Amino acid sequence: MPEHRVTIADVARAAGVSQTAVSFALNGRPGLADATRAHILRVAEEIGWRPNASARSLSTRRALALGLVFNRPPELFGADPFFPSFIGGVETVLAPAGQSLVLHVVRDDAGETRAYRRLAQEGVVDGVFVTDLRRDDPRLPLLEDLGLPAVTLNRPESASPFPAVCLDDRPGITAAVGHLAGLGHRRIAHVGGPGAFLHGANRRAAWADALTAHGLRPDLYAEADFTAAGGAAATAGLLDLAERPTAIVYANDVMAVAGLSLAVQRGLRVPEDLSLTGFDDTEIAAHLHPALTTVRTDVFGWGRAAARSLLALVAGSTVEDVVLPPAELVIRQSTHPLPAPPGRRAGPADGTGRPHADDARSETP
Amino acid sequence: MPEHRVTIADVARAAGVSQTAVSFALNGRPGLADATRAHILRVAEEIGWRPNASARSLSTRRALALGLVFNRPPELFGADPFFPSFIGGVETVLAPAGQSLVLHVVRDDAGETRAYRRLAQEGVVDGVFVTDLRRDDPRLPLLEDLGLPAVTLNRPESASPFPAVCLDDRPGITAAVGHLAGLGHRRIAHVGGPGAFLHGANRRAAWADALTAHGLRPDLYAEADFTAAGGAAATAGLLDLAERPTAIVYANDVMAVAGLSLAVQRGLRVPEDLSLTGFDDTEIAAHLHPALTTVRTDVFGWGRAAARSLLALVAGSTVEDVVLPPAELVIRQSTHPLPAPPGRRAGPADGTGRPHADDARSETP
DNA sequence: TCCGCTGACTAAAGCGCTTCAGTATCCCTC
DNA sequence: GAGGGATACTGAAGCGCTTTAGTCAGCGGA
Repeated sequence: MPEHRVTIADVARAAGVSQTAVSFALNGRPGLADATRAHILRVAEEIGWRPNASARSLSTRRALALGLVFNRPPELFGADPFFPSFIGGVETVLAPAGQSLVLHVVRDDAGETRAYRRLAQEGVVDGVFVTDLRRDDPRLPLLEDLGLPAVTLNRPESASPFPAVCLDDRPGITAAVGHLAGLGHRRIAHVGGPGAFLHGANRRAAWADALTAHGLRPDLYAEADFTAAGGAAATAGLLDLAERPTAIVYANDVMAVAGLSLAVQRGLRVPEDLSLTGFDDTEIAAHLHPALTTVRTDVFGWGRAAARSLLALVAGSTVEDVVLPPAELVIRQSTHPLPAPPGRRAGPADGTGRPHADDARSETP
Repeated sequence: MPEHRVTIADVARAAGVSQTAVSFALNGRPGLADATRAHILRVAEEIGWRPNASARSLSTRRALALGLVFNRPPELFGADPFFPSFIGGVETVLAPAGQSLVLHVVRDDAGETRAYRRLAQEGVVDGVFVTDLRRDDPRLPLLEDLGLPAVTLNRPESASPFPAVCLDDRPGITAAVGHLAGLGHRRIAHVGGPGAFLHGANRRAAWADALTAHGLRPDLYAEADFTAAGGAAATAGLLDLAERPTAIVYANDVMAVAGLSLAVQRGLRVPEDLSLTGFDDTEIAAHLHPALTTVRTDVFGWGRAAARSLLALVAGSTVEDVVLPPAELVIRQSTHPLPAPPGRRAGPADGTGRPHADDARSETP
């Protein structure tokens, strides 16, 4: 058991060659006889040599690490299925490439700026993933200024110098609205995420466009914040309307679950009285009662693709935008045909009525 | 705008002193006149010097980073509230300390071993957090062998050379059982996590002990895997019993939600016919219908404490175990007194009946 | 007057790796 | 049989920082 770290010099000595030769052998550079190369590798293996990350970084001026900065209020953190799945996908390509993922969690924009500055200026990472794009995202000029390579998740509105990895949310929302409209719904509301986030805004726009395309007015909108509390409050607002929606399209599953619970608590039957759709297809969605119709995106694959792009970018390749298969609708039991209007206008079915006794509730899932 | 990176040599030149003086000034070492020190710092600031992480690491033989390896099946990832909260807490102490968090996500034990080896042998991190302790955890001997400092979350069963940061789950479970017993329940089941995990085993043991303390037999146990699917299946098994439980204590919220949904789907009223408790106090718990009685742990604080301990440990201090306030019960609406037994024995209230018409369902939360 | 000491500062080595600029050898060509 | 390339390899500088082993001036004491 060697006392000190085994270095390249040790390998060189043991193999009877120069450090350069060892370095070449270990990095698969040309210019060595095959026999020499094999011998060096064997010796390195034998005496237990392992690369030293900081030394290599110092020499190559590459951190051999990529960064991810999450700027979200802490309470949004636990509930969000995006973050872990994305990281899982990223890791599947980083690990084999011998790269590390450096994570920073910040709670405000100032902390975010500080984090990016540090990562860039201290050379902690070679590039970063930019998730949760916002309108006029301040990070893009910042990163450009810092000269830090980046890939964005989806394309920002304004011109961006960074390659994007795109997964279009909108077809999922469009399909959800189409599905509901096909079931006869005309009062289809949307509970959205913060409009400052591009995906919040996109989902809302997709909902509005789809309604318009079906000849409906996109006027039943409530903005929330992706939290259960926010989803519940927004839902309450919509259900309090004189003419409440008969269907609600949520921008994520958490809000949909909160909305579902609230509706049931108010005595509405879901889906008979109110149809709901979520977004994310979290694992619990399929196990709710009723099982949640929702929109699925391949977040894991998104992470994988983003990591591949960023790795290529920091390696100096020119990287094209990548477009992944769009979000798709998963139909379960939380959506239901609108009952044929038996004088629907004045019916007591809106608002806060008590439960309508049993009924079908059907669905053997 | 300097073309190359601003180094300590640049600062030395600009300030008219040696590199050593600059290094001493920047690191607050004694042996410099106050005026010189101030001057150097001013110059460094002016010309925009920033430390280079790899150079510093190479010199100090410290990575200035801590590691976290998550070994979980991907599907467990999105649903688990632990991971993001914990990281959030860790970051609150790492960021001010100028340290980074290196994250690895692996899907099996082989990948896990590989990850730890790399982190240790390549000097990527100075220490690691060990979460999700298992029985006879293979990571402890591995880390000891690698000489990698670590802190464990909770104390392992066997002797461990690493300091622990402890947050006791059990009082939460004990309180949940006590609460249910106080409501008259005698058939209190438990849906646990994988027994291979220490926290799974601990929660089960706490449940069993509490039942015994109340003079009840801990025989209604179903092991699951913390997923919604697993929770639903385990619940189905319990509800299929000839004498089904009247209350179920779940080892996490996700399984509790799945169990709740399954029970409702089977026509049981929750909490009138079946009381449920969760674990984690995820944000959605308070917004379910009925709102979920659950157990809260300060995971964020756990991360903070663990980070502090690990930082002290890698700095060479001797670190004592830290004991945090234990988990506590949060009583909401999913638990309900057991109706006075009207010949409870043969009642038709068990199993798969259809809904019992409306009823109270009460609760204005 | 000289010694020894302290406080303030510096020169240079070293961390482990990459890489530039060679050198030596061999082989082929005309 | 000298010139010209490949091919195979080496020496040493350098990445940006820390740290050891100094140097040097100034000063108090004998």
